[in-house]
Amino acid sequence: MDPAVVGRRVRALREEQGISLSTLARLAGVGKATLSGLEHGTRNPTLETLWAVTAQLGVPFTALLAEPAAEPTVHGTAVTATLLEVFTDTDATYELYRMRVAPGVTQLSPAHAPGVTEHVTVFAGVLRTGPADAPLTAPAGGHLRWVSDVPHSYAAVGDEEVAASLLLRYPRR
Amino acid sequence: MDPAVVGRRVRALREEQGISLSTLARLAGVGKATLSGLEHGTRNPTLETLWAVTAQLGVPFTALLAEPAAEPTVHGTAVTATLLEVFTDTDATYELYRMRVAPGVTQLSPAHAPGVTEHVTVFAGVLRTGPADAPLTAPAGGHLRWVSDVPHSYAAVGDEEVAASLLLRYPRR
DNA sequence: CCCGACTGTTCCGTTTACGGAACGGAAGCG
DNA sequence: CGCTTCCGTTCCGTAAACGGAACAGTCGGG
Repeated sequence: MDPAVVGRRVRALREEQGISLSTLARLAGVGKATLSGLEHGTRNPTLETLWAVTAQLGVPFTALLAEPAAEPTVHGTAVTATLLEVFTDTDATYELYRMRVAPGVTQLSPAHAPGVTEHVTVFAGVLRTGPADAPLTAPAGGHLRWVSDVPHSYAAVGDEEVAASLLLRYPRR
Repeated sequence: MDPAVVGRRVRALREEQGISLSTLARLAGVGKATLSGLEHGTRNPTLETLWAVTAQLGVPFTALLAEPAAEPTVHGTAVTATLLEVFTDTDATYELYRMRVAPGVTQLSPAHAPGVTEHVTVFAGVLRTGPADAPLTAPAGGHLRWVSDVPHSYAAVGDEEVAASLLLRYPRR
């Protein structure tokens, strides 16, 4: 893997918080040269250095290393979904996705097996989704839930891309 | 964090696979001295070294780091949560966790910053959570949401462990 | 036995990541 | 215009992480 990726991640996180390189270096107890080289990917940081920096950023290690590329991703006309986790329980199997819905397009999805339900939590944007003949709308922070054994649709309301988490529940037959 | 913890984890993973230190070092392309020191916690490994070893073990980086996020969320006796993803957009930063709540114990969590909200979707079991003075209850498939700028509690109802996804929303200041 | 092949640890020279200091550049202020 | 105070990068001596080799210990076979 590429240390440059980690570096870019650190720089992005730092700038999100509006902290300067100098202050972050001081707070984390590392040299400015160290942090500079780390962000540029020209150094090969030690565990101790990474730990100090991520701790000061208030970010768990995983935030630096989450690699979506290897994860299975489903692309549709409007929807891009990446599978985060599969969870199996005595009653049902669950699939948790992160979903993005591009604006301006409506995507239709065929019916799933009987009893399958979908649960959506919207992060950003406004999402219209649900049974194709009676979709529901949820703004950022909202939550929707419907039985998806009928054809259903996904669409972003307005021109902002929608980000959401999608939980699919498949009851055990 | 303690490099000795990482070392023990690597050794445990290696022995699980029945691979000797020598062969793992050779396969990963690192020196035996390096791997030996890493497993003993007497060295401060670089990102490159950790990467090579974990890749050869077929283990994601996160497997080495038992305790991902002590920061924004406080986890303790009843709740164990693992961070799945961090998502930042113009209005807020989101953290998506998979959460497990052990039965028989109630865990209290201190108030977060003003405006922080929590969204929970229950996979399995029955969860009672929300503001400590007025918790809500959700069965499998249910969804809860509350503003977490007050102390709040988590508890499993009944004797079944609860599995859920937890979305934390931090509004941008 | 004794040998070969293996285990994991330790020694050691080379490479390099480390922090402190010095650097040029960009604001903000009198 | 100076002067100060930040910013991020570069230079550099030191500390240490690196891989290769040598080490003792263990097992199995001839």
